[in-house]
Amino acid sequence: MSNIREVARIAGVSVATVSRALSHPEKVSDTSKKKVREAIDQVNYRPNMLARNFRSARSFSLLVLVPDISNPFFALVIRSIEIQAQKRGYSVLLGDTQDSSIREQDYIRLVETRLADGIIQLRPMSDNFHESSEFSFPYLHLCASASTPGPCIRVDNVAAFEHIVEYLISLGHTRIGLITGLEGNPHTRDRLKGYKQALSKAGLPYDESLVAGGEYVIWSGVNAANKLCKLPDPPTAIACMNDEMAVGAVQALKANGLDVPNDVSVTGFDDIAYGRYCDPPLTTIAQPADDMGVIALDMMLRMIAGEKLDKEEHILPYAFIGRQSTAPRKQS
Amino acid sequence: MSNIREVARIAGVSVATVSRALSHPEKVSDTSKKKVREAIDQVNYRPNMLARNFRSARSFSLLVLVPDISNPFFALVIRSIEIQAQKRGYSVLLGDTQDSSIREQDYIRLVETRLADGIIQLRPMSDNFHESSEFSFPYLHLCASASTPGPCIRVDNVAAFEHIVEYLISLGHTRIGLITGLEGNPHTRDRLKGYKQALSKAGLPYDESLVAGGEYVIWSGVNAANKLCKLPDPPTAIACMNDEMAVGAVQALKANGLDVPNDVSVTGFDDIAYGRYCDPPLTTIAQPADDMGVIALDMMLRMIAGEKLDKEEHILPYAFIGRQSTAPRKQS
DNA sequence: TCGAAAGATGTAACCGATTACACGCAAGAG
DNA sequence: CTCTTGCGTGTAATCGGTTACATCTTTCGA
Repeated sequence: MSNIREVARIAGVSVATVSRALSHPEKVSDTSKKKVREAIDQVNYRPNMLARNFRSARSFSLLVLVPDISNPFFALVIRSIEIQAQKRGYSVLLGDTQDSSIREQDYIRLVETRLADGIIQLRPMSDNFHESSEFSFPYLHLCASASTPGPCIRVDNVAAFEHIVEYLISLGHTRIGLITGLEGNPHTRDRLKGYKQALSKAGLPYDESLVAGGEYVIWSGVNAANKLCKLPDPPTAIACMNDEMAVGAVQALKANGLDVPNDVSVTGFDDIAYGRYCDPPLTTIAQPADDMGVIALDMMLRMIAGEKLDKEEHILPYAFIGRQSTAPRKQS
Repeated sequence: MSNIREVARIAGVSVATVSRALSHPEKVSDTSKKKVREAIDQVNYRPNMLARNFRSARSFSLLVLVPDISNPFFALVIRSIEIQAQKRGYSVLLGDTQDSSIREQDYIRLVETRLADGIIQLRPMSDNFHESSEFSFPYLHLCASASTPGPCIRVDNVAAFEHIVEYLISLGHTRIGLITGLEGNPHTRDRLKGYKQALSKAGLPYDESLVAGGEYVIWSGVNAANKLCKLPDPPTAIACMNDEMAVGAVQALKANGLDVPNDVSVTGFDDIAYGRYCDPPLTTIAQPADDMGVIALDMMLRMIAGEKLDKEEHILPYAFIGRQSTAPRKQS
């Protein structure tokens, strides 16, 4: 395999000139550049990036940590990150943590050993995850929560969830069920807070029996909805903390002989593609996945460049999407 | 940042001993290992993997190329690959090609520049993609087709699609629509072949007007189904080349006032999670995503080790999954 | 008791780039 | 004509590991 010395020999210039012709073309005369280019073509030279990265003490890759790649919302965000990273000469290392702090620690080691220049984490900081530790490397939280320390990008989950619950209230619903996500996940906490705020502003009581625990995946929505609709006085609307659980909930309600939205309204969160095509299409909250990637790369590259953005927070706008899974409360 | 020389100094041994203590512990005495361990703890040393990789001329990362990460079936396969890779000390570089050969070429350059040790590509070789070229590096195709040159892992798409169409025929359907994927994609070609074989074995004619072109994404299933159900003599069953298009098709048929499965049966392919929770749940073909990752890593590591597996093909079993989106043909 | 073999350790070359520094040369200022 | 400035180029040190080879010690059989 040819190296820079061979190219230099063939081009009749020094290795420094070859290196500069590739990395700092403006510092090299046109004649030299031409000679270098021809020599490169002749031996089909490709610079060894392992050597370059080693010398420059940078890996030019970013570790993207995600709790579950098969969550379609995360997939959208990752795609955006990946596109932006490639544009700026970075590679994306994928780390699926499966919500395991052991796997997460393993991945963080990648940065300590220089295999990644920084971490973009698509998850709110959970309470039990290295809460108070300070990180000495670029660490950015995407889809974070208000309690996230350090730089983060997020939507206002409290306000967004309050918004969608208020919408249900405006449809006349007074017994509104809630299907939560994983306990300990700050998104869960924020959205729960939004739920409570909406109830309280409307003068409705917070009834714990209307709250069922899920895990942000479809089947947990099924289980939770089954529980809720078997209550003695079941809710007439159910707000779910994400779209996947809402899809599961709709399925479970139908299986129990209930009509969505006429017997029970259901709402989601995230606006994944399937939400638009299920039956009925889901009323939900959309998060700007593409913008998240763009801003994430921007912040990450600034951090890698040495800029300190200790508490920089980007709070992006969310959008309410009304579809057919919600309807005014039936008068019984 | 501490390096191996500093650790050696503090431990009172040579750099070679430190290096061996980490990489070949069996070659070092227990006393030395203990001294090294203590020195490492003392200065919080982490080996610089960029240096190690550079020296060993390996990046210990694999490039996984996927046409679209937000396709839930690919997400499952990637997750499996990622788990297996981590187990064996490899990282996964994610490349979303978006079916663009330019992006694909850019990514292949990552291997030429040593930033990846091999490529696992989750796509059948399209006709227009570097068809005849020989690759000098480990290149493995997953979810490939019969026409893929070089090592690959796949299910028998022809037989699988023939199977599902035969099932529709066994339900009494004689006018069976087909929603295809992207033209030029060998999966599309293979599944079309299976469709034709099933018809021909049953003595049914191949009617081109029953074939509508899609692109393997939801909305294209909507469009195609709209076209099919507006035919003068519409099909009583529609086989879709993947689950996403089937989800879209079901939605479109319902919007046209048709009942699935009583007016029209619909089948998918891949067995994604949403297929089980849509209304009605999809009859489909399951591919063994987890096994694919296991076998892929196995083959890839053998290739990296220098083994030649020019034409090694792993053909994995598929499974027919009968659900409620299919029903016997209504007698009219 | 001696020699060979095995085991532990150290020295230093090496991987392939980047880049600080030195130098030569040409153009422009005084 | 000389001095300065700036551009283009080359030489060689450097990054932090790995490992071939040399050296020294210990063990064990003859």
